[in-house]
Amino acid sequence: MKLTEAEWQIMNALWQKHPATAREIMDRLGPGVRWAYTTIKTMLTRLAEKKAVGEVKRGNTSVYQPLVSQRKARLSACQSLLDRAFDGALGPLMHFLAEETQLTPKEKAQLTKILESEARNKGE
Amino acid sequence: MKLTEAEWQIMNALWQKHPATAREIMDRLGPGVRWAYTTIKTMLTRLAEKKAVGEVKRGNTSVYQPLVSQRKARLSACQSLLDRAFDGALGPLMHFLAEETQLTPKEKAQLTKILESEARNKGE
DNA sequence: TGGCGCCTTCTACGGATGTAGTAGAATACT
DNA sequence: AGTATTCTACTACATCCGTAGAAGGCGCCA
Repeated sequence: MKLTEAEWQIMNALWQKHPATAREIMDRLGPGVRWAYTTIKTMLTRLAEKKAVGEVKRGNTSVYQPLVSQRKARLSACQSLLDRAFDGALGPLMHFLAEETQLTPKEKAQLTKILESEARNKGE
Repeated sequence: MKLTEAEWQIMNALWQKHPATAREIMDRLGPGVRWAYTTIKTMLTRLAEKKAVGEVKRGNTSVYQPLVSQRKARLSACQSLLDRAFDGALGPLMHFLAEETQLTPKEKAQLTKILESEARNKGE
């Protein structure tokens, strides 16, 4: 499930709380996003065609809800980044991120913990 | 510097070894990528317009070379993923990757080391 | 009952992308 | 020199993406 830039905006708003109407989604979009109402409807229609959201009528009004979980969408986005930019190799990506960015100490601690617990789960 | 899917293919081939001609790039593209020679030229021309690659004529033939480093392109790709899918927060992305994927023990060890040494560099 | 406001569907349109054909110039083979 | 190959520049074109207007329908209230 590949989402475009604009579609992520919509989905992010929808994941926040759902089901939701187009108007609710509109209100949730950040101040940087000033789309006409019909723009949002167009997006939602396209997302519905793609089966990324479900659309149900309540009276005259459509109510939407995600059919793709945020987790799945994120996975697929990460996968895509991995494939194009890191030759599909996760290690180098993590490496890159860890090296190139500044994690807060807290984040580092968390990560370390995850790495440890993962190892334990898998019995390594 | 935003690269499209297809442009990444070209750039990856070019970063591998440069400068390079269109034909060399063509030969380097993986077996999954079967583009006409002119397609590659088109890409290269567009990349040159975007200043992502430089083009110099040697005789009749253009020789290309990256103007954007792989590192910069990767950074920008990561940033973009971060913004759309993780609300710009690096911590959660790392978290997600660490949780959702299976790193090899070796990768984990490496990562742990990076995290530690980073901490030390910054004197934390 | 006529307008106001909100909803919907349909249609549009410019720019980006993926993909490549054509024609003519340059080079190379024989 | 004549032909085959290879390159380049230009053009094409379908599809996708971002963005939205237009037109028509429904409920509500003065």
